[in-house]
Amino acid sequence: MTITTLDTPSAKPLLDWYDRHHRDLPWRVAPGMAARGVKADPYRVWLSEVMLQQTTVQAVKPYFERFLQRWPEVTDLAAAETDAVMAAWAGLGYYARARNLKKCAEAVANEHGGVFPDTEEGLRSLPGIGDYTAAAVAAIAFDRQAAVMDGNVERVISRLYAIATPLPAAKPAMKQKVALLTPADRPGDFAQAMMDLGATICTPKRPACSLCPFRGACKALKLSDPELFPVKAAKKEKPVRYGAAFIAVTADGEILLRRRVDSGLLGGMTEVPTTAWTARIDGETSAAAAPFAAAWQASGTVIHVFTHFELRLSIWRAAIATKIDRNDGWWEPVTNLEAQALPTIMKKAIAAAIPLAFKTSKG
DNA sequence: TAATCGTGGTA
DNA sequence: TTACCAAGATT
Repeated sequence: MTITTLDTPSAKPLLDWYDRHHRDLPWRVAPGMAARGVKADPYRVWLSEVMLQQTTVQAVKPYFERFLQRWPEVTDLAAAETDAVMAAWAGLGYYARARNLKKCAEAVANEHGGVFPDTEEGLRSLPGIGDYTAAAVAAIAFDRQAAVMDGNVERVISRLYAIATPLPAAKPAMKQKVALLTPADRPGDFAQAMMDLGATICTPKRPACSLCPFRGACKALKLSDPELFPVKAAKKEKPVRYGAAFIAVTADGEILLRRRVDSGLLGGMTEVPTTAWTARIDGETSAAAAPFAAAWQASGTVIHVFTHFELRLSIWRAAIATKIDRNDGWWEPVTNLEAQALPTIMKKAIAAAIPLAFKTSKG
């Protein structure tokens, strides 16, 4: 008997658990189908995996359905207008994902004959596909024995082996454990089972260990408290930045919009004119920083929390009698804002100035 | 390696 | 209310 066998639980109890308790999701096929020659559509798997990066299943579902309805095949997405893709992605966050999604679709359509590469290495070379997504698509869509490790799997593995090394330093060791656990038979189901286990049983808080197929093998459960794992490096404090946003409204109900540069925060997305977002309260939050002179009226403050800073945006509104010609933007009817590539912070800013701009406005 | 990059839900 | 975090990738 090898050390590997002594140290590595069987995947069988997990697959049995998955057969009974798997989540039904729009991009999935039923468990065990791969063995009968029925594989998930690589386009659907890839699209869902990119959308699910750092994003909840609940948030992804409606976006996934809309994308699939509008662009049923990867070649359809490749042929789409980038602005249309950005507008469809608006609200989902991490907008570089949308730009890379489009680039990836184009690469598949133009350089791979419209067919996704069926190996982890081939997938990994495409835009927006990193270690996790390459392994996930390879395993789920192509039945490859790839080691799939996301945040769920990290949590399960860290507990199963009581790994005391903090993340992200522990990742390579964890990946090795996943590779040893991943079976040659049903690797795609195994990957999805590990993620479902992490999402529903081996949760960050109050895990349901009594229902876990690994309860007999889990070192954290035996030696310590599973909730103490994974150990993570301390997080940095979020700084606060300040700025102002300007909503200019014409008599016939149009507002001034412009396009952000392709790189960086909210890259390529649509915005109302704003100042730079600086670390201190100063003149940049006042009407003096507006793109042009008008009777700017204070319309409150919008607070929005990004990944690495908090933004406090002073909102200014002005009624514009004569539409000023702008070469750095365009006038858009308020009735057509839903079709724009407006990130959530911009919808909040507009809603603060024009409460009825969006049906779903939370004021 | 560390910083950057959104948003909404939950306890 | 605050803190955490959810199927990470890129630079």
